[in-house]
Amino acid sequence: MNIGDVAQRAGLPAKTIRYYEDIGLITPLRDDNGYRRFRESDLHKLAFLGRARALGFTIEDCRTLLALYEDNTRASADVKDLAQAHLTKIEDKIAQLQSMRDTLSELVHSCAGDNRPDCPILSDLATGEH
Amino acid sequence: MNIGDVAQRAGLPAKTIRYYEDIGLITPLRDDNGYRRFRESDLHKLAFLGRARALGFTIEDCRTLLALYEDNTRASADVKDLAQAHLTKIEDKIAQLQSMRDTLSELVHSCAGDNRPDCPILSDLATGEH
DNA sequence: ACTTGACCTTCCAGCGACTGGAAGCCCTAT
DNA sequence: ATAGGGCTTCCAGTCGCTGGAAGGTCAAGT
Repeated sequence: MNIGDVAQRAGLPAKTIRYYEDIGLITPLRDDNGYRRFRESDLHKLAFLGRARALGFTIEDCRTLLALYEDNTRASADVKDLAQAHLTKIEDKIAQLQSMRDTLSELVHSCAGDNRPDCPILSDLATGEH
Repeated sequence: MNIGDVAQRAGLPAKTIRYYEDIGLITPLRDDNGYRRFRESDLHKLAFLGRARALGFTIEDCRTLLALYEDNTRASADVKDLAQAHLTKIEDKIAQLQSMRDTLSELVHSCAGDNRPDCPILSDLATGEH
């Protein structure tokens, strides 16, 4: 398979796949013409990476997850710990965004949104008080 | 005021304040020795920026918000539209993170987390199926 | 045989919003 | 005179790509 096929099948841009090779996540073979030649195992890894990235794992997490995946002597606890740590980070991020949303939502609702200059949003930003 | 004082009072790192000058958000004066000299109005702007950034507005949004703040002929609708658009982005982001969280949470709970290698988290990443 | 166009290659730069660090000047206190 | 702290500029790095330039390769059509 060439990079275009793999990109299609893995659902990742070709640029991303080249980047993943650059940083050592995959090591496809090369044809005589210099084109990358991907094995099924490469495609499999890329799909794995795509799903892990879609769950928000960092590239370094993905590297670790791939290593664990390929290590038949792994302890599932190691995977779980990694995932749990990531889950906690996501939950923190959600809480932070929800706090922003609550404040913003309040401000937006309190603003008339007309032609006049008076604006509680700007007042709040200016003074930190409502 | 020197940069250290302003950093303390605005609750922003000195580095960030220099960066804000670089990109033209503020233009403090200079003393003969080359040190930045901040007026009250600079401090006020920095506090404004700090609050806007804390609500997740981008730097370019902040630039626009500052301009609106200083324009006494603004229409509050312009501010509201900007804030509403930002609010929508935050809500999208929250939804995306919640989706990740739900999937991850399920996976984490289904993993024994012991010494054995069997791991539903890795199985899911490998196959995309549960 | 030649050309077109799609595909592939590498390399370099840029995104956003800082952050760290190096090298060096300035000011105050001892 | 020296030590320290604060200030300056400039450059590089963060994260995970993404865009674009310049050029090689291949298969199909004329």
